[in-house]
Amino acid sequence: MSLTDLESKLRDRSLKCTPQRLEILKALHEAPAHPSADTVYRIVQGRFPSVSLATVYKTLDTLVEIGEIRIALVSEGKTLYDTRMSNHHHFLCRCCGHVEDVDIQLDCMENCLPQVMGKYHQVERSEVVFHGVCQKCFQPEI
Amino acid sequence: MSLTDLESKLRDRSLKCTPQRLEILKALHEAPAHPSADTVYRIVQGRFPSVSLATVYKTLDTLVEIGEIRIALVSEGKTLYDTRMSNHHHFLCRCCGHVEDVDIQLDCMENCLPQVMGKYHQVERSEVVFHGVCQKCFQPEI
DNA sequence: TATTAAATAAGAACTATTATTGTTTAGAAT
DNA sequence: ATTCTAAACAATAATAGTTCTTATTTAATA
Repeated sequence: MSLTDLESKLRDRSLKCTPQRLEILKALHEAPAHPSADTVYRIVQGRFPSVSLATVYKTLDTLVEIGEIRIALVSEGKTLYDTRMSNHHHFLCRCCGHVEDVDIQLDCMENCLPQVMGKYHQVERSEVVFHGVCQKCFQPEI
Repeated sequence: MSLTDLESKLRDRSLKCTPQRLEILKALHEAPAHPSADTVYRIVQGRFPSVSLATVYKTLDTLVEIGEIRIALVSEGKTLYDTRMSNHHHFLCRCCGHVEDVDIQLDCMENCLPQVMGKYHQVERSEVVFHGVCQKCFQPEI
């Protein structure tokens, strides 16, 4: 998250450290977890109204490429991003599309991974998606 | 997969067993694994040219609802379907978007699942997505 | 300060998907 | 077998998320 970190990551690839990029990264961290491009765009708009949606999309791509953020998953046709880069999993509600972090340690997965996939593919990470119905949708308040 | 199976599933919900639906289901099984709506549409076109793309989408929805097929995952903006209903996982290539089945038994996941999620959500299934680079993209033939 | 490759804003274009509407049809009832 | 009706259909318009294009601006280096 640190800006120095970002700056050096950008510099290493001879990418420019623009105010738009900084603002978009800031917005990503201020947004509720797993924001969409549109969510980020709205937050940025508040402080930097000249930023275009296309720039937000382009910057999100760039941030994913340099490893500052990740794509959490795609829900209801929208790409949702994640600023948490550490290993964790997700719960996805099939009713409202809401995504929640699931913090469980699945050692077995990491353990069996190399032997199963090693010879055939370069596996970079693995993630579990739990599908179901979130509490809100399951027990809506009357 | 059996048509009798499909017919009864449809009848149970008072849905009609139309030739379009049968043809689309057939196409799903003839298609390479994890076809998109468009892939299915093209196959159906060959034998049943009057079928519209909208009908394919609607039917895929219906087939998911009645549990004949699943959504495997969303890759590169396209929803990919799966005729394999038994528990398995997927490998997704970040270069070409190719999806492969991963047949490993992750008991730990099923085991820890109820205690972790039980109180908070209705979890219906869980699936691992392995992200990486497939062999073709990793070692392209010269 | 001048230079230049990269980034930007604006908005058109594209693509997957969904909605609308008028017509047809599967399957139940007669 | 014929009639009936809700459901499904084809055609196509509409929508939404995302990407592309182009002319302009700017960060960072020389």
